[in-house]
Amino acid sequence: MRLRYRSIKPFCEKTCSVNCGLCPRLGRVSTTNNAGAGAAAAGPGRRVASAGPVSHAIFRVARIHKLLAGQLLREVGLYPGQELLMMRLWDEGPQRQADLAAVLDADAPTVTRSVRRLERAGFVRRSPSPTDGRVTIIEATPASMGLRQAVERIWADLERMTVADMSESRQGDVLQALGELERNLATSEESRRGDR
Amino acid sequence: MRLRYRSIKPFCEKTCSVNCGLCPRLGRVSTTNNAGAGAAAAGPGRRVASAGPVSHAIFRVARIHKLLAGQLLREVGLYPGQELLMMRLWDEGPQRQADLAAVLDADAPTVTRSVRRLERAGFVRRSPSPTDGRVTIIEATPASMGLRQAVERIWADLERMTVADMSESRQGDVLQALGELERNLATSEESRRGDR
DNA sequence: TGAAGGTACTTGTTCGAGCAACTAATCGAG
DNA sequence: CTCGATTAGTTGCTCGAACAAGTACCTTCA
Repeated sequence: MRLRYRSIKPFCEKTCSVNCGLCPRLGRVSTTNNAGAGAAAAGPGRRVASAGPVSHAIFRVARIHKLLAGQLLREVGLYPGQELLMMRLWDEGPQRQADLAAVLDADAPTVTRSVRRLERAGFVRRSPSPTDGRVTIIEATPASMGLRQAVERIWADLERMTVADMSESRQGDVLQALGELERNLATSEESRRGDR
Repeated sequence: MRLRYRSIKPFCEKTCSVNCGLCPRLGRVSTTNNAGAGAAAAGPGRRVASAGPVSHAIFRVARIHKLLAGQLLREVGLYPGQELLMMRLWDEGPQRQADLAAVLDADAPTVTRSVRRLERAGFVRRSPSPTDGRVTIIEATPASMGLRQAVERIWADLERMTVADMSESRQGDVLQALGELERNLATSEESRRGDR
């Protein structure tokens, strides 16, 4: 890299070993496919990023999905994940916090905190179980019912964005693929749980 | 619910309106498919959770995938997401922090913090650009090279868990499905970005 | 009956992620 | 040359998520 005189704008003659900010920016393309596409185009072997195409794809889908969910839910004052908990309470009624955690497959500290925050927001109520001193019953408050329709609409919107103009049978294909991935991953997760 | 006398164990005669902890626990099954399966079995309409089967499936796949990634990466002292940043530096060499953020499609505060943490761990080095007073160059340290092989192995393991015994062509199907989802979501995300 | 094992929830801690707001440096039009 | 617009990075803040550890309550078994 050789800088030109100060009287004209400095530029980098060719790609230097440091991305000085002046080199032609081959890596500056900001499409979401870039990491994957770059990896695919980069030739074999040398690129760590070429490992795990399915994992990369999962990561990218999950990221944008959650980003969109976050933006939609923000309009009604919820964070991603909170709506799943509320949905469960709306659909199934009051239940033990531990059951909630089990069904959501979330860890207990996370549920404790999430419930507390929703309680503070007035959307859930906590009460001790009448029969077991360890147990807390969680229920959706009347105030949260106003949220229910909004959350329904938001999830419908999110689903529409997700499947876009896929045919019904294509959606079925996609669901099947995701189901297989989930089964594979769940199997691994369960055997690792045994190892611990 | 009617409790029995104290001299014998109290039980709940039938499912009461509060999950008191004694009722037959129909919702207590803790398989990861429960939310989806329950929703499918629950009949139409009344369940918020029946909305968005693809979104639910994405959420579940992403959750376990990230959980597994987290456990594997933890063995080498990294958090999920950090390895993607390191991969990028290993593969592409030193670069501007803003380029890193663009390529990872991460927001700048997240990258700032992640880089700082990796710097503290000795895995990256930050230096000012020689030509632009705003720019910080990020590079992988020699110390991080010891990590590279471990991360490669971890991602290979993760991918193996993810695809399990799927045939090559089935993997291609899955990648195609994920690619479509990503395109749909990215399209929505980009048009929302224009709205803001 | 009492001890051991198990369950429910909480607290501590770290992280990535998103959005808002801010400061400093650079760019480009007038 | 000036100044408004844009870019780069940082700080503030909230959240879910994971793992570790702790306390209190319940169940089982000798």
